[in-house]
Amino acid sequence: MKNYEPKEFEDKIYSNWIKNGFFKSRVNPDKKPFTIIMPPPNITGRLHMGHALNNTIQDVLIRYKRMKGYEALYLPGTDHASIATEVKIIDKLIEEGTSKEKLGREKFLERAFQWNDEFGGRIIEQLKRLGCSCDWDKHAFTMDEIRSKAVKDVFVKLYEKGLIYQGNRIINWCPECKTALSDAEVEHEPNEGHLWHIKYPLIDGSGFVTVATTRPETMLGDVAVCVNPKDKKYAKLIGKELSLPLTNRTIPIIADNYVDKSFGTGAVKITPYHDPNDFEIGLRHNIEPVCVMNEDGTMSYGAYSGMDRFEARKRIVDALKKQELLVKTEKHQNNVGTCYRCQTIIEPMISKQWFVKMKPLSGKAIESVKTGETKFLPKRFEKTYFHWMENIKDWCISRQLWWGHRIPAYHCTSCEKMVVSAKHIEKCSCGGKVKQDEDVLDTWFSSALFPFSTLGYPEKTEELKYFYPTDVLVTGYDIIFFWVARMIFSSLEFMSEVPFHTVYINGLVRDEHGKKMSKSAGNGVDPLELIDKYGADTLRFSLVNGIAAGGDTRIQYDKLEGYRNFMNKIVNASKFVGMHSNNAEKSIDEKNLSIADKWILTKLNQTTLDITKYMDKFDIGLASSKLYEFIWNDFCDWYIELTKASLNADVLLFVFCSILKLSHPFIPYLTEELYQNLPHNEHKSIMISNYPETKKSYKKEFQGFEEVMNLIKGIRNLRSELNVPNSKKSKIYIISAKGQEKLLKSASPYIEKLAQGDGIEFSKPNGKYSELITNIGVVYLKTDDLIDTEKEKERLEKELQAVISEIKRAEGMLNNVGFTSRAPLKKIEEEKQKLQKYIDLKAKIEKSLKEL
RNA sequence: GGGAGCAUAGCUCAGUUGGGAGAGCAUCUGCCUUACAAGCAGGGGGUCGGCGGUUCGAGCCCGUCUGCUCCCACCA
Repeated sequence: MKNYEPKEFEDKIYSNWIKNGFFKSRVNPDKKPFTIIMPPPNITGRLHMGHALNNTIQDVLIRYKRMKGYEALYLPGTDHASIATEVKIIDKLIEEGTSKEKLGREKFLERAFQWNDEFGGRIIEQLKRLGCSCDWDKHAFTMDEIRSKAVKDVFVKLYEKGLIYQGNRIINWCPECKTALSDAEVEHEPNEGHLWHIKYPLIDGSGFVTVATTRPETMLGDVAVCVNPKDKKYAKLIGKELSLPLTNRTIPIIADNYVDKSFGTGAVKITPYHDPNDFEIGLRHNIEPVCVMNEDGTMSYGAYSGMDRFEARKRIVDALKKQELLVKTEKHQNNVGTCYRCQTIIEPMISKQWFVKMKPLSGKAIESVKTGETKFLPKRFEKTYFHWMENIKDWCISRQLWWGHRIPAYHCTSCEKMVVSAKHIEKCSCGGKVKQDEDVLDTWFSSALFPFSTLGYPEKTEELKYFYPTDVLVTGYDIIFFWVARMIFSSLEFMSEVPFHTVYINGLVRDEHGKKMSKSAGNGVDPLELIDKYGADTLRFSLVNGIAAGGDTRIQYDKLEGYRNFMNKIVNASKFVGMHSNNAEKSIDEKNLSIADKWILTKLNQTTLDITKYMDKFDIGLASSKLYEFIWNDFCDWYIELTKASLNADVLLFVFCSILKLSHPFIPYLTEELYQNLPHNEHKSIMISNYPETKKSYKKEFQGFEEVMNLIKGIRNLRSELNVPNSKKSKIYIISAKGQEKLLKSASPYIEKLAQGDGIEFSKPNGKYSELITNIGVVYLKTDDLIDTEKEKERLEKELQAVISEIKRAEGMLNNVGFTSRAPLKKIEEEKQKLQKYIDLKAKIEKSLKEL
């Protein structure tokens, strides 16, 4: 491979991993488990950037833990996505000139399973290209047999505990999907609407009460007008009756604290059937609701029957205008609820639905996060979680759909009893025939069980015992309510233990301009295209490098190019290492280590330590930046160059192998490809090799060599200032500072090589020269007579000024009594040392200036 | 209405417990140096959004203001 060509090896390597079963996990008492359950993508979907980010993070963690010696399980899955999939299938049926109803329930379900066969696997194939090391044999689908069993089991148990009930309650109704929705499934969008002020005549003819409404069509269902009991304006009217316009009904004026005196007219029309607040008021005042709307969003009352709700709104306003009952129309901004799947404006309606009682479940769920059994990363999302959990209302779980888990409740047609049963039943205990409830469960009901249903619940499997609770859940903040919260309370209820210890919240993937990627904006980027163009490793690296939990990340092409270049850099480093490594694998002989070797080994240790520390905190963004820095700056720019002066092939190979291993979680394909081609591969695959451990460090040599590097940089800088072309080598003269002779001597081959030296002499040159003053010695470069002493003076003068200002800074601090009396001793000592160093430097520079 | 987040180099963003402002990209200069021009070496560039406070010391802590994001919420 001349350059980085990911297409040449990615597919080959992935199928090799599969063939060798490296992704598989088993119950293994000798190892500690580390478990991640993948947030199951919808079977409607294709891989998008969000999935790419989410799964890269998980795969990085899993590969790291696997190399660290854990029994790592990355369990993949897919979600039947009840409503989302059903909407898609219906669209397709319409295209085909048929419909859900024409097909009938059974045939429709066949179609849905077909859909799953066709598209459910697609996203899985796409995840494989990303390099995800999932245990594919354990794939779980929310509608498969085991998961269906878990759903029924949980439903029945909750019902038996009295935590599931059926009731006539006000719910969110989507007239397009024709189903109930939970509160979480309703999105609120600002809407430029109107506030219509309408006069309702008092039946005694003594005047009017004016009400304000944003939905005039609902007035047909009004059952009262409500005012605040403390509102003096209306005090006398409470108890009187009004004639409801456009109908022949009379309605009472009632009083309730709910009404805000200062908003609108202070009088509110009450429509219990079609408004959640009014529903509550209706209950409190014991008034029978009136239904005026059908399930499809058309009206069902009087002359307006069959008319679309928005058409009816116009007609009603017109009619009121004609009757001179419309006082005024104001512009009014409010929020309207829309269906999260089809964006249709929802209608609150009273309906018989199934609910989960939330209060008994939320308490423990709040507690488990409060006590830190489950931690959110970053922590701030715990507030979001608490706020939602503390204000939670009962969860409407029934949906008037066909694609989903059918509710395991059976109504007896003869004795009218209801039986809830995990097993399918045909007959009631009375002998009568039963009919199963027509509705299916909210799609999130089954995903809520995923942490344990994926491991075999309700059976008490060995897997469940070993892998549960899982370790970290990686997901976006958009589904904290939908999913994370519900997994927590479900798991606590059925496993008596939290589902995971850490919730890693990943941010959004934004487009180049920082905009949220969305279907409607059409700014989505296809991860597969990026993989084709840049390679999976490049995409992975650019998604996670530098990210912090909860932080958004952007897709930028120059960034992708930069990381592709990084991959290429690794390829080239590998070529260099390969050129200098023979097949003999040797352990490193400490006696043969040069100062440069000791420097890189120490640096490698520090880097390993840092990366391990970050990885253990799940801070993969910092871990990868550390890695990038080490590979490019320390290994490639310095160490490889240093080996050109003096080579220790064992160290070179060892450090490079360590680099590949450290990089593997982030860059799985390339590291495997290069590892296979090195003579030093002690394992069949880098995947199952051991993650680098820290070894012996050489602190003293390390510090000394850092000074040498500064000296080399100083010479390069000086040469550049003197406009010496890179190709022109020059003799380097050095006068060591006291005690640095040995260091400089041992480092001189490196100095010569890396600073374009033509030999090194430990003396001061005759004739004209330019000099560099460092902590470990003074360097002289001979210059021809063209360099005038004035310029040289200027240069030294500048340096002197810089040193003087440093001295001032340090002295200022040390002369400050506040500092010396309060700052930690260590800090004071540090400053003293710095000051001494600068004073020494100053003296040297001054001496040189004098001599000039 | 409630809550959260962000403002640091031209751009995108890092900055762990307060102790001399960082990276990548872009830009400028010089280099085809035998791993790599998808590269190498060097340079320039910042009152860390404004104001006030705590502290010996603030990008970091507290208050406040301004400007953007986002989430939640039943004001008809």
